[in-house]
Amino acid sequence: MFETELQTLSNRIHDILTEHDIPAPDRLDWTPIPFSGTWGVATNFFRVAAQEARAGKAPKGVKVPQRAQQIAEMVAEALGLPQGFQKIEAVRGYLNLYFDPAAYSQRVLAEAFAQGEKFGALPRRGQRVMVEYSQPNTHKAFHVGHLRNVILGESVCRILEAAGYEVVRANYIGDIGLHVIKWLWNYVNYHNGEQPPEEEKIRWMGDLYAEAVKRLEANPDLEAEVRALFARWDARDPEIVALWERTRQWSLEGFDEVYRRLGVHFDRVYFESEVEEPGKELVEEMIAKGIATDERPEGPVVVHLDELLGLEKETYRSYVVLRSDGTSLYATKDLPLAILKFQEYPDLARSIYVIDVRQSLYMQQIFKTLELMGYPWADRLYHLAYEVVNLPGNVTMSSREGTVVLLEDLMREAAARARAVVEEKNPALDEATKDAVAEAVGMGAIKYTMLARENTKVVTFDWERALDFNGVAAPYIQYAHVRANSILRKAERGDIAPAAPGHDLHPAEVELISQLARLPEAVRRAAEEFKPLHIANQAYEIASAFNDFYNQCPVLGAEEEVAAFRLALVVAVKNALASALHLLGITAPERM
RNA sequence: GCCCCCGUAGCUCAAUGGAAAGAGCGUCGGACUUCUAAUCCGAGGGUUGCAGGUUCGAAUCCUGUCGGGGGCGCCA
Repeated sequence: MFETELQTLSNRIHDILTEHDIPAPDRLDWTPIPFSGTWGVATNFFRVAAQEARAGKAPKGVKVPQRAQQIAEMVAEALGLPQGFQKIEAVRGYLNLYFDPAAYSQRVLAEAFAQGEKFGALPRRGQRVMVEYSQPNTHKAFHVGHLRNVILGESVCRILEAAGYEVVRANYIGDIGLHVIKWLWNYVNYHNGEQPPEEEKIRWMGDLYAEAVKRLEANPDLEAEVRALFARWDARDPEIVALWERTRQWSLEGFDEVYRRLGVHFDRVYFESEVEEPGKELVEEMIAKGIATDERPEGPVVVHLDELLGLEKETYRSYVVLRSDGTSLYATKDLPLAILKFQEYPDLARSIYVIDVRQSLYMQQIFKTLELMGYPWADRLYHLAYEVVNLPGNVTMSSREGTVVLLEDLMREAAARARAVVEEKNPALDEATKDAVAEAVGMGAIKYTMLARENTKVVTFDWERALDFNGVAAPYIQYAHVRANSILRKAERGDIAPAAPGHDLHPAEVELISQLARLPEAVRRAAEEFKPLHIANQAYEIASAFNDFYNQCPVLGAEEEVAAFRLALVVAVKNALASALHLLGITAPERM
């Protein structure tokens, strides 16, 4: 938020160091002073001192930390007290600059007022990125294992938007493939003519799939029937196509309901079925170009990447792009899909795939192949890998095994538990509001637990933990938002505006403003690293600082000038929390 | 056999290579005639798996090792 000031300071320090014949670094790193209740920025001179020592220019017998302190003191002296700062000090090799409370608190509040519920957003970049996420399979269950993908993907989209990108949200639905054929086989033979129950479409579709797998495992001879059915699909037998269209629609309707509740929408929905034929043509082209090796009829069509690249060591290995019987695989369809995306959106700065980490090698194979085929945008493809959600005891959620917690069950339970808490905490609310709060709190709790951790860490799903509304969790942040809103509602004033404080700021106020000012940096980092975690952390810090402020600093009861300042601060907090929650895909309720 | 990820308080997790490794949960003890106590305050809890190395400085980077998880030609 204070980039220009810091740049000016950096330049002046650079000049001071040069004047003293000390090697100056290209740039200085500024960090917040890491002590609670303080408000300022810090940099240090350890690197400078070390470099000076290496150059043999350091005073004899002076150790690096000691020298860093000397330099810090010298710089502090030469710098004096810069405009807009209250205090400057050199401590243990660090140069600490404390903000002038009046000037900077007003600045932070003004920013929060100007940006409103987009507080923390960065300037537009004029770049477009595509994020592909969710990728559900029709004719299968939609379970908690799939939830992390949707929640992460949506949050990353919102964060990228806040970081100034234009985002194309893409979904890629697996509406064809062996699993669909197995489902159809089961349906035709054992459930012909049946229809899914209106409220339980996804569950019913998933059950039929698990049943199909079971039947085939019990009697492997039946696989021949499935292969025959796949051949009919391949020949586009009208009867099969009609059945496929009708049944896949049931899944799609179920997905729509899930996305509605999760608050997710897509700009472009791709289907595997639409890239299957282009994929087969592409495979022919790859064979012709010598990129793919046709080992049919004995074997499949293979891309031997390490051989093509002349790599001795196993790196990309080989993968199959087409089955020996000519039917398609994932790879058959992923290659043309990547091409299609850039045909439709040639200006994509990045094409991001939110896909679980187990497919890392596979994704690298796809990207490398496209590079070999000469597509200039191949280096803009990015696999955003995240770890899976397991059940306790390291049980993988699998629709084949039936070891799943269904999304609809989790969402129902979350809302029910949240509803019970609302009833207990705030019985005076009307029924409709209670329902809305329960939905916001229940869904928020689930989303927060999934986002507030490294993408690379496994989530072990646990009912109690996923639906714990206490501590570091969404309801804590939502509650802070509600409290802020409550103060503003009771203030009944239309004249709230950011102003310089006329009083000595309370340490809780300093800490709160300091945390508010860090939100833009959290957005920048979260966007750069594709990590909603940074937003989740900062949202908690702001909420925590606000709760402390709430307990220590009366707003409505304070004398007029103090009240005016604090009301503006409360507005800023409300905006910041609403913004951060939005970036996490979590609803910020007005009451709860 | 090769490759990737994870090991931090009893548990679940944080911590741009930087100041004393922080939260929550759980345990114990406090705070509602005061803007919503879904809150706050206090106490207790650590050789960051282990061993080397790089660095002024390592939970963080490198090497090795142990433990856990995952991936590696016709699943998705």
